[in-house]
Amino acid sequence: MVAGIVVSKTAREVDKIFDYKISDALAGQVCIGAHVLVPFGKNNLLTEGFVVYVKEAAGTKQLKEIHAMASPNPLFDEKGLALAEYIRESTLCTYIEALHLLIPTGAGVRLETWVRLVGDADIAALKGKQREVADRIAEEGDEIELVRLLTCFETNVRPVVTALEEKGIVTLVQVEGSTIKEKTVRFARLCVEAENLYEVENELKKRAPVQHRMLNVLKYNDAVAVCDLVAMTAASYNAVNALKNKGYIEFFDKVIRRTEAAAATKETPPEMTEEQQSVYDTVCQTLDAKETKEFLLRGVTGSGKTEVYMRLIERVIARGQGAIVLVPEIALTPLMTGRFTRRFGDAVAILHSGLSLGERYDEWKRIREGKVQVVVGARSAIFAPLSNIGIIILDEEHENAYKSETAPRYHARDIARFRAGQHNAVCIYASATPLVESYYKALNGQYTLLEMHSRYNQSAMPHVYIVDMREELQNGNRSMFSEMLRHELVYNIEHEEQTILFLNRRGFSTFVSCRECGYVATCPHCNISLTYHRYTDRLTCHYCGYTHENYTKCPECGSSYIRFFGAGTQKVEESLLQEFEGIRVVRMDVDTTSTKAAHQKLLDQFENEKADVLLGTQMVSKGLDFHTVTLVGVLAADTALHIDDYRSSERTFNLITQVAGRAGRGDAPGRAIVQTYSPEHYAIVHAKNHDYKHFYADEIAFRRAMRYPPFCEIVTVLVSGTNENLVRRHIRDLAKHLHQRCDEGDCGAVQILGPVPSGIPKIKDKYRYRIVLKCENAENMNGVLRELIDLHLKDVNKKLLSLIIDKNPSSLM
DNA sequence: AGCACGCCGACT
DNA sequence: GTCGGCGTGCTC
Repeated sequence: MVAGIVVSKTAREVDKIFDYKISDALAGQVCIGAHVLVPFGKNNLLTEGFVVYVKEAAGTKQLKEIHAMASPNPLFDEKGLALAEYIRESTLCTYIEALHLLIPTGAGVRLETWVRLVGDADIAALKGKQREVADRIAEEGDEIELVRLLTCFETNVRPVVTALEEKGIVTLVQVEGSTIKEKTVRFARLCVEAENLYEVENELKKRAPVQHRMLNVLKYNDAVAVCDLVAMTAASYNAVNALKNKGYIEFFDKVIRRTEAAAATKETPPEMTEEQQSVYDTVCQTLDAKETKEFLLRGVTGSGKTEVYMRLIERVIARGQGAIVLVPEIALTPLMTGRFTRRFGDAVAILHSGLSLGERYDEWKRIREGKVQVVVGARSAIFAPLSNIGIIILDEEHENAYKSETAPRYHARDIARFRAGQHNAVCIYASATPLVESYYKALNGQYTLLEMHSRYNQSAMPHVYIVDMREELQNGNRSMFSEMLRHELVYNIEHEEQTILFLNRRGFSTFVSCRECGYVATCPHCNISLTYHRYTDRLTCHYCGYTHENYTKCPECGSSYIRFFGAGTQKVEESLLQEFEGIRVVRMDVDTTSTKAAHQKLLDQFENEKADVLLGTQMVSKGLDFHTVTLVGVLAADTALHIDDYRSSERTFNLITQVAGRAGRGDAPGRAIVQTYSPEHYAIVHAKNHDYKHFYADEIAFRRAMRYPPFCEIVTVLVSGTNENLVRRHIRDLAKHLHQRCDEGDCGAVQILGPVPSGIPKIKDKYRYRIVLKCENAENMNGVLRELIDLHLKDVNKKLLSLIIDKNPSSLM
């Protein structure tokens, strides 16, 4: 028997299936999805691999043999394999990249190669490099890990090691390194005899009060976690280490249970409203028919979508099937996950980013073993190894987070559709503000449209006020707060009501606009904001490469108040403190929230300490649910409006709708103030009126006119490297090839824009150039795009250049 | 990616 | 001669 195996190497050059013989001993275990160790390459070093087919031996080719199993059980089945093939094909990634999505990181063995000196080796007889290497190994105690040995020398001594091996001086041994470790916590315990304790205490009392306190804690507890010990005594790790060095305490590692079982407090589900019931009934019909169908659920914020999800999932579970629920950023949805755990208890697995590798693996196993019916998580949860899926739900389907920004660049919606097809399952894509692409598909019958219009608790939508910042300027107000916002802010401070101020930093300072009349410099060919380039002092279009010299005067009104846009949250905070006496501000942005804990801490601070204002970027716009917030201010709606992307109007509309939705979710009605230089822009006007349908109508007209998605699909080809000339030459070669092949006509209608410098033209000294393809159907492009990858691999300078192909990218930066 | 092989210049 | 640097091509 022969097995086709994908080896665990990321290089494109080995993105092939290699055949290996299956020994009789392994015959029973080697099947699709089997995780094996195989000898690979000239040196036959063991390498991990995954079996993708098993067939009868054929042909005369001399094959190597599978060495051993790397994990006892297969890690994926035929459906998983088909999914991996689909991902490889559609995202142009390698087999192994695709397979890695399906299997938990760190499953099975980790291999280490050790170099060992042979017992009676005559090192003294060696000379030169061989002697040096042998001496080094001897110093290490006759044994050293290969990678460590190699790093000991400045030159590559790998050939020397091989020579030593041939002479019989050393042997190479591969051992199984540590696999996933149990999660352990370091504990400390006393190791002073009871009779000596008093003496030790006295000694410490005088000179080391902290250590003394620690000793005291340990006196009354058998063992204390070191981190707790430090926290309890308000000390540092130095003190613990000092105690250990003096020999008074010792450390040991204790295995702690990784995942706490959720408490299933089965609550009685609330009655569904008529609207909820109707959506539920419609989906149930499809569920019961075991049909594959995609629904688009447009439900306004607060319309009770989560309850509908849970009811549908109950139905699915009752039929012996499972469910996947995707949320954009699991850390920001504690309310929702909480409801799922309470309703489904142990049957739900919450895959959040805080899980350690080990915990992730545990959950993966629970799911595969059928102990879990409901999986809730972010993008990657779409790969949960459920064997029988009944329903897949993408909540907030318009979110960018569903598109992977690293290879494989998949979109969770596509994976959902594929898996639903495999399982005859139902997909629900839900949002208050669906992507226009999705709504278009719904109106065209590709998706079935479901709508929920009324808010669950009948609370009113917040009132949205638009403030024209041009008028503010004319009235002599040059501050970043309009008169109206200032007035309402003061009102809120006086009445101890809370406020969220939102500042969008996306596309910060790249577009040029006139503060007098609101004019924004746009490309005459693409209707997209031009981007300012500091190097050249020119404005450039990132789609087609059109450039224009920078303006010193507004071409519309002649004002000299034409400039880049934007201010950072720090600047806003300063202004707040300056202009509003005694205001308490909590600032939340990338600078202040490097960790998850910091994020939560700021939110708690805002909630508990009753700060007046929560000031932040993107992250304040979603998920949070403070009942005390009655005012939301959007400081500069335009920053999202004029980034150089065809989606900017849509993002602005979504953003304002969402941010405004943060206000007044309690009893008090909310108000939202949106400051803008383009109050007449349809994204802003319709957001003010909470009018998705009219926004959609305007936006789809724009997309149709300019031939943007859904009227085409976008593929970007990006080349980067430190040598700008090489990068330019390479991308020109790729463009040439694209033009040639597209002229031949087998890719459908394709428009090739560029190459031009990418949105961020240089990152970490690497120049970035990009081609944007507008094509009828991105699937048709797969062949040509593969050819680009092949061209890239053949290029003599491939090591100096990197190529990234992204289909339907979420942003064009 | 690794690794070996082969070619070339520099050094003892 | 030999060592080491670097380009090229292969991995069942």
